[in-house]
Amino acid sequence: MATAAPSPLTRKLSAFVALSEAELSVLARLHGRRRSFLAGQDMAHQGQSGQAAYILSAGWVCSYKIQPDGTRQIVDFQVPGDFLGLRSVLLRASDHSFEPVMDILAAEVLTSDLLDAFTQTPRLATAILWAASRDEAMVVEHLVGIGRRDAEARMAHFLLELASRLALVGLGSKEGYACPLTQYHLADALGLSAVHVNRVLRQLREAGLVTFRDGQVTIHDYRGLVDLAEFDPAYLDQTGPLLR
Amino acid sequence: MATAAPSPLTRKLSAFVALSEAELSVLARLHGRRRSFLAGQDMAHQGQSGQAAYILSAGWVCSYKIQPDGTRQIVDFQVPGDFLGLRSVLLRASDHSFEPVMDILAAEVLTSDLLDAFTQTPRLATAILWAASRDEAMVVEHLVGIGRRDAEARMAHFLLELASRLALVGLGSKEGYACPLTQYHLADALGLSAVHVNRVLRQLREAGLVTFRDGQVTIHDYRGLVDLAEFDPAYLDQTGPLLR
DNA sequence: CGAAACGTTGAATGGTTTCAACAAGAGTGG
DNA sequence: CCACTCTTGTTGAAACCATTCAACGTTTCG
Repeated sequence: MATAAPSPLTRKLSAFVALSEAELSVLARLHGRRRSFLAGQDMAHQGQSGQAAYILSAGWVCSYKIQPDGTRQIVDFQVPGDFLGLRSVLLRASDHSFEPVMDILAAEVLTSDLLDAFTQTPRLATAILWAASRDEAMVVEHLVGIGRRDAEARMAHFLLELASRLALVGLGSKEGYACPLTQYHLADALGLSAVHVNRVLRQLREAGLVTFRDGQVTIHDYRGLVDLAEFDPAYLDQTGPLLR
Repeated sequence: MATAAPSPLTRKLSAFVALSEAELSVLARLHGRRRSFLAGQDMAHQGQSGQAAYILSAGWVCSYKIQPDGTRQIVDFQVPGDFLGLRSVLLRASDHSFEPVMDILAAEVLTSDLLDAFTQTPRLATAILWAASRDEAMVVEHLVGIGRRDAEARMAHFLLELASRLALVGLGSKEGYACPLTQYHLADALGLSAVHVNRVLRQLREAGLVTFRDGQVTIHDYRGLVDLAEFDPAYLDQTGPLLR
């Protein structure tokens, strides 16, 4: 049987752990129940307790929280290779919602399948917990950004983080990447108004740093962006395989 | 042997799980290695990989991240009954630092002890994971607050969250609590300047809602504060025992 | 064609920061 | 004991970053 192209999750975990044949096949089996969701239609509502998690294989999702006054704060974006609702499987009801930014493809993972995989292949468990821990570090970094960076640095940092994450699954590079987000998504993620997002993007463009246009992020001056954002990717922990 | 007063952690977990004698004794054994730390002296530095976690039994700690430009963002505070560095034990090196806000008392927990406790008493494991998950929900709520609430609501929300958390371990009530934080701590936690923190506290005081003074938070109008902050404690998940 | 979603820009407003100065208490050493 | 410093709290004025309101352009889609 011909080997299919590795899933984004496989690519991501392989950067952290050198996976054996057996582990790769367990991972492949986790991708069995494929489902698709439409852009803009919520996958899980605030407070709902579902027992399924998903592995995102194509498309982007955002996880967010709506406030009583109607404003929205996007906590994180999920890109291919990311888990969705992993926490609510292992622990308890998630208290935020998921919305596909575009039509997506995901593999449904039942709690039991996941636990089986964990007991069968402890190294795979380690790798998945690494990914979960990395997700959490990204939320913390997000908090730091909103609390202590001005709009320009915040935007620059955000775009750079996405570049790193996408490069890890082969969907972009230091030169740029495809990005389906609207300026409203950016506003809700960065704690800014959509109007100001527009202005900040213009500043970055006119400074010759990045262009965000037509669903494409083009990085003109990587070094300059890193300096502006004071971007230190240590928290992403993607320096190379840690387990052999 | 006379039963000592329950530790704050025991009080907290008991609100979530009705613990058996055996579970209580495992929990008590986890509190064996007592240590103390001095106010202002870092317990773990950014990027350091330590294999020990702590259970805080007295005093407050803050976990924070320093940026290249010297500004600090406090991610969370730990109060008695909270874990410290639990994540870095189970997963990998934490990437933020811990600093006691005052002199503290903590129990050191080795990875092996924790794993033993988990295998011996699965229900205790569930309870501890509940606490970890709750900590994470608090970080998310913190993110939402900084991103989408103005300074007044942010402060009100923060003070209310602390009231709830402290009440759970018997260190306060809806009327108020002892709070060792300086206005600089509040500023670094809420993403504000210390000067503005001072002004906001004055507004809240003059509106007859709360007084923050001399290490004491006094809530004059609980209902009014909740309304101002749009405080919905659902994310704290302390509605009562879930497991019997 | 009309509506809806997204992007763009200007002007006015306002929340927050910065700078500066001062007050009060705690700890220190002469 | 007193001067001294350090930390924390307090307040005013000016400057600034970001929001809000409003208007308009563009594209997509039914």
